[in-house]
Amino acid sequence: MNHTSDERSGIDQVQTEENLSEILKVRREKLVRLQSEGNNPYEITSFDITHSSQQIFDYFDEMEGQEVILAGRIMSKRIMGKASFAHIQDEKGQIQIYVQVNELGKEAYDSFKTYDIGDIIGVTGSVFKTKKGEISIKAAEITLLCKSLQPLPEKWHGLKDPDLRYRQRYVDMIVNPEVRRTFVLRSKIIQAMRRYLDDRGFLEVETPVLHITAGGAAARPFITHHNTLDLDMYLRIATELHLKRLVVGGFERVYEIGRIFRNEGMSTKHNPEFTSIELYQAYADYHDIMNLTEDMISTIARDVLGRDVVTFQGKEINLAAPWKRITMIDAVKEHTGVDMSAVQTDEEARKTAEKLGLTIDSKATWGEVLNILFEEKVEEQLIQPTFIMDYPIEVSPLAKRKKEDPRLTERFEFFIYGWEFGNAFSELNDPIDQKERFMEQVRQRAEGNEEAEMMDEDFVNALEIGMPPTGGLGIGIDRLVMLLTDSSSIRDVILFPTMKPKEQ
RNA sequence: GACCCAUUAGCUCAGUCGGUAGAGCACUUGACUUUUAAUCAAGGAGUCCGGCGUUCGAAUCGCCGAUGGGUCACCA
Repeated sequence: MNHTSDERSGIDQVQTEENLSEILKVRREKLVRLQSEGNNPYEITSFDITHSSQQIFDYFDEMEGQEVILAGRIMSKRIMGKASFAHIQDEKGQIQIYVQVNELGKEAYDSFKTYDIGDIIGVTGSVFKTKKGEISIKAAEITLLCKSLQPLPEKWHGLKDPDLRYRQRYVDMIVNPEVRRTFVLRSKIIQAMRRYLDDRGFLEVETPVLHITAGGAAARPFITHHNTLDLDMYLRIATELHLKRLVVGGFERVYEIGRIFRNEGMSTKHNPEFTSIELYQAYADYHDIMNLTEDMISTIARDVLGRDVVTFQGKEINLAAPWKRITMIDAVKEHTGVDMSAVQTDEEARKTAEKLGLTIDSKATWGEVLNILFEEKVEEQLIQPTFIMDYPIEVSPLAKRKKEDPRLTERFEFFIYGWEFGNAFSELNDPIDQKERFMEQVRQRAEGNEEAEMMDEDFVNALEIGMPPTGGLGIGIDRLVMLLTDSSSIRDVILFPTMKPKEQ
């Protein structure tokens, strides 16, 4: 324990206590009184409960009249002289307690009256139903388990200020039940995903977060420093290159669910750290991965929500397989009338796009133009789950070329509600081609594209050892959770989203 | 990074034309033994986000800054 910092924080506390608002002073005085009477709640180390609130609701018929012990946070209080009602909240929900001076004795009842909303109490009592029909606990004994020194937000309007909700998620969770529901669902979604993959012979692995080269995606990395090695390192921007090394090593089905870090803009769809699932299956191609993707996601939805048709932001989304599959060229044709397969040269491609009102870099290639046309004219219209297949090679440095058209790759991304949810390909396993594509990325980097990939010599080395034909997939889990919980902001599905510290 | 909006009691919010800072919940005191947004009576509670300026006078007008939200850009 660090005495210096302890003393300092102690001094800070004394100083701030002089400035405490009345409401905070009252609670501290209550605590001091409890402590001086030998009832310091913070000295209590454990409390044995017999039931949760949920169990009492679920099994009321058998439990009526039975004695139970439960614990929770006081959420509301109605004192009516010699009898009181309160609601306490545990992990599963809220239950009413009925507290009478006759049952508790005067001394205990008087202390109960001084307890505040926010305090945590243990209640021993019997299960009953009130005159108005609410399942409740008639308290025989009440133990203060924790004193709350700050008032909770108002019971009726809750906590709305988004700044406070994200910074003090613990308060948000206490007063906004849907927050807890969302994060329980998040946990269940990831659990269902693991179950799905484990059942199909996938092995879950963990690969490094600290990277020497940040590869596997086009993104700006976070840089950190290892002191002993005196080495700048990157926080990973993808798990891809390590997972493929494992396929080289002989793990034929692997996946990793883990945190990814990208040093880029923030928005309702982007947090600097987010969670991805990447999986790799040897001897599979991107068609196999499409089958797996639509089956996995619709299965997760059914497991977790009990249905595969969901409502997201007012739109009904049908996740049931099969999903629409269309090539990027056909999708562009469908939405713009432009047939890029008939366009031969880069220049012709640029002119075609400009005719549609797009501003195109004078060096843009046919493939880059195709990708821009798709992103600008098609993407946001893909509301129902759609696989977009066959991406241009320029934007797909890790995917296998299509045999019948070397300008394209065996790659797909899938879109729901106009958002990209995942990315997959028949993985490039030609080490010579891979090295050339890294070189091209390095050239782009030299020209100032900070998101271009870095050369990863060891990954090329692994491919030289030999990787079987492999299909791979990456999905942004946070967005999947948004979809399945109907959350409009990624911050609503991340417990502690990245926040700028407040000044001072 | 750019633009727009917000910031007033612990929380949710009013605040007129620039003229003494308001409500509900929460809190304190009292009444009340089946209430449930309990009720009734009384009371306390403010760095009006911060700074500078305009003005006799600023929560209110102007400028600068902070944080958040939204849109765009970048991305998943």
